[in-house]
Amino acid sequence: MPSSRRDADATRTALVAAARVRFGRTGYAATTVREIATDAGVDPALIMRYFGGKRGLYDAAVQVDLRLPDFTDVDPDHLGRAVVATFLDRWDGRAGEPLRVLLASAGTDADAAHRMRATFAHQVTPAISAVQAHRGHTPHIEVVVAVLIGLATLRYVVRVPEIVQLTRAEILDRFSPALQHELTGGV
Amino acid sequence: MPSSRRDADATRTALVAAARVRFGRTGYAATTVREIATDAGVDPALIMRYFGGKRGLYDAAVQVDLRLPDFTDVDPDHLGRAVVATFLDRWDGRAGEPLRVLLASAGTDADAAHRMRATFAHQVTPAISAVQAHRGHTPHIEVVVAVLIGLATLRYVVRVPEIVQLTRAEILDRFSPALQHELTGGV
DNA sequence: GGTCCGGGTCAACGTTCGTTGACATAGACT
DNA sequence: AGTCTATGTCAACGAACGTTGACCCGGACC
Repeated sequence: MPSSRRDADATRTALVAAARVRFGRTGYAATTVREIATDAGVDPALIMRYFGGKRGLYDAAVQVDLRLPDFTDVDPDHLGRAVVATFLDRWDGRAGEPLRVLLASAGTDADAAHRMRATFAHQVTPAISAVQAHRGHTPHIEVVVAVLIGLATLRYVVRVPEIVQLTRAEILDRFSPALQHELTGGV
Repeated sequence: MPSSRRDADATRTALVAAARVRFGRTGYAATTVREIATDAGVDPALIMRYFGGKRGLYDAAVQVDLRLPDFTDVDPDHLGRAVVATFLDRWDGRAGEPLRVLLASAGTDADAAHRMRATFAHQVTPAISAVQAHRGHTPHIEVVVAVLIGLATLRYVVRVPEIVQLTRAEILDRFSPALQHELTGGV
């Protein structure tokens, strides 16, 4: 059991949490280690001690494991809805903040873009590809991924009011049919 | 006719061009006025003279007028393809660089996100909304916009190799059916 | 050819950044 | 109680940033 007043683990956790908020809001370059340390109620020098520097903290802040399910198990008639539901779960769950950091800074940071590509290649694309070629219909993975990334960009990055205001149920109702059609050719 | 060796207009143009490349690649905060000036072959102080400062140059770099056509004229059976084609025209044409700057920095710059929302509200959404309610089918604008923004994010910001490599014709073939289905309910 | 001015140069400024290293202290152990 | 180590504090550093103001100069005009 760690002590309460001096706790390295708690400090690390507080720094990563504060970093995710700041990096997700203003990106890598425009965020200062002083801001993050102040938010975490901690001295800036501790970022060097525990993460080696600003980059190390950023690396820790964008660690994300999507743990996507196996969509081959899902009833083909509800595939679109299942994919959208899983997508929303990830963005609104524990993985949401690192994902926001990643997508927000992908445009201004080559390393973030690289991580994003790696996430697609190793996690997203394989999960979607598993449902290929159903009833003679071949879905285009690019289109499926585009819909999801577009939704994430509009809702979590650009924050278009009309799309931010949508409830989870409304998103499911509007986006699932399009994905269902693309994935299986049906409605 | 402006002189050749000392030409304020040419200097302004060169600065804006260089700024669009840099801002589009590394965003606002991580880009320095010294880099831009060097790229343009010009003294950094001229940015202050002609644009009032870094922000002024950024403002000039993101000025974009999409001049979207009236989609109500288009044959409903080819609406999806027309929308995608127009979209590609804009991104690969004159408006492409300012659009890239805007989308790339939307995640890290509140002002860029604001401009993006304004562009949607005043240009994109009205153009798409014009084709509402066809043959009893009501399209969801959010889905249409999500597909297009997702495609732009993947191709021009994150630069996923599989999507960057696609030719214009391939993109049209793969994305048009999805939009056609969403817009008119047909194939 | 002398004057004038738009256009361009240059060195320096005050700030703020990430980072460093010397120092303080709380709590566990002997 | 005294010691040791993990943890936290603090002042300061050098570098790089955006910006400024004083200074040049080419060429149009009289």
